[in-house]
Amino acid sequence: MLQVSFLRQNRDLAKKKLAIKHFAQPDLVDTVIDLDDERKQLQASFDETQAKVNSASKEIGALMAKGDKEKAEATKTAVGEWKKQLEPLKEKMAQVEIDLQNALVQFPNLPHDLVPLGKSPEENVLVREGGVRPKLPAGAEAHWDLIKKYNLVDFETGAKITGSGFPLYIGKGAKFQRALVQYFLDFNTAAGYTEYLPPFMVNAASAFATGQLPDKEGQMYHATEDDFYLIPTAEVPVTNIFRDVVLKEADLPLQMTAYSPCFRREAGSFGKEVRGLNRVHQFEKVEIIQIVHPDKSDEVLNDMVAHVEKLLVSLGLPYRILKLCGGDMGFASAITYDFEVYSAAQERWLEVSSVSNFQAYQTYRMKCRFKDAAGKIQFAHSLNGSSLALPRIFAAIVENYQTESGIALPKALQSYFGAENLI
RNA sequence: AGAGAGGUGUCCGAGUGGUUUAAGGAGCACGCUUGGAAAGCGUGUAUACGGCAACGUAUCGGGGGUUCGAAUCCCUUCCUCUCUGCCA
Repeated sequence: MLQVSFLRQNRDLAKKKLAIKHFAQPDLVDTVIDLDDERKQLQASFDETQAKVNSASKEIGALMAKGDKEKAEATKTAVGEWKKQLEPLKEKMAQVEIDLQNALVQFPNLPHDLVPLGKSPEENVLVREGGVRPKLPAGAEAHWDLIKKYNLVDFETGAKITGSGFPLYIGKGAKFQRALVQYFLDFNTAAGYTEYLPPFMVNAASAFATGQLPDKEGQMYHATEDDFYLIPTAEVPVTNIFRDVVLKEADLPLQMTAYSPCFRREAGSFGKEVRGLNRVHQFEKVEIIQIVHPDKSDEVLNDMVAHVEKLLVSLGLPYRILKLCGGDMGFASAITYDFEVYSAAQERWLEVSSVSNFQAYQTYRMKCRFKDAAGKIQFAHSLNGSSLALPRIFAAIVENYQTESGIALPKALQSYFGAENLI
């Protein structure tokens, strides 16, 4: 959520930056400031009257103690009059506050200065490419054929148990998932991240804080009986650890990592793009999250990008890093780098990680603050990234490491899997 | 799921309708004292909104109500603990 005070002081800049994100209603900036003016005015007159009521009430207490009933009664009448004035003010103020809130939540985060212009994924900027594309054996297959051939994942039975997009991992496929999770978590904790295992369902307040609600309600599974949401990413529960918290400056940076299954309803895509493990409703992911001093978030974003890159390099997969353009970025993000690995058999790039700096967009929404050296309260910055999303890594390894007789494994994973080859 | 007890400041904890402007204690910070430390003494120690400021307003888990006045009374909801039940 954007801060009104910021919009007030940077009206034109805000509009300019919203345009980079292709935000359709720049005039909403003016609406918000007008509503805030109205709120201030209402509060001033409300406070003034309420102050009179409070001091008169105290007086009544003193008069009663003295036994001056007559004067006490007279004061009561006066207070009654003021309270009548208060009623409509209170109602109006509540309405203005709701209107203001409803307007504010519509703003996406403003893009960082480094964000390139552009509308669609084609306009994302290639930062760098790494790794080597493997020479596949003749008759190389895509992962959806390989997992069938070697009985690693059974989509049909998953669909029978639940529905389409809920894969059932079997035997070595299941063990391989476990090995990946374990490896990613160890890799992250070795870099200083603290491991968490969070709840996989969250309440509405948490979903609001990280920006899933109110707009993206349809993308989450909702357990209506208890009003809980299945998490679309561990970012939601883990970032919410620090909702309504005032930290000490010395606590920063906070570095967290968490494994969780992720649940996404994501309606809308068809065909080859969603085949096999490319897009599913339930998948596993290991996430990294940081809460940092606002002066440090640019630097930390680079650290996180370097961290994920190192992890990909250790898996020996061909990858590229993209800086997302304004039109392709997420709602809450100020700047995002996407990681893609090359699927040799599908001959296309698969997104496996997305690392973003949210600056104060989430922390303002969830009131995550810290007290600086001067004793002033400031909003922290939050960042997160996947490290890594499993299904597409699974797919990429299966495809890129296929041999004539089976599937090999990156060195880093062999001890975790307990064998030199997957098959 | 049933019955009961609770939720107060950074922490512990008092407070059952009106000088509570939330007692008292601990912790922390600063100062005094000291050769240095401890002890002692003093001062300070929540957040949000409005205001140049003085200050005002709100907040005792959340929401609503009664009252001139609510931490305190009523309703509702969430959470924690104990016992019982069920359960991996």
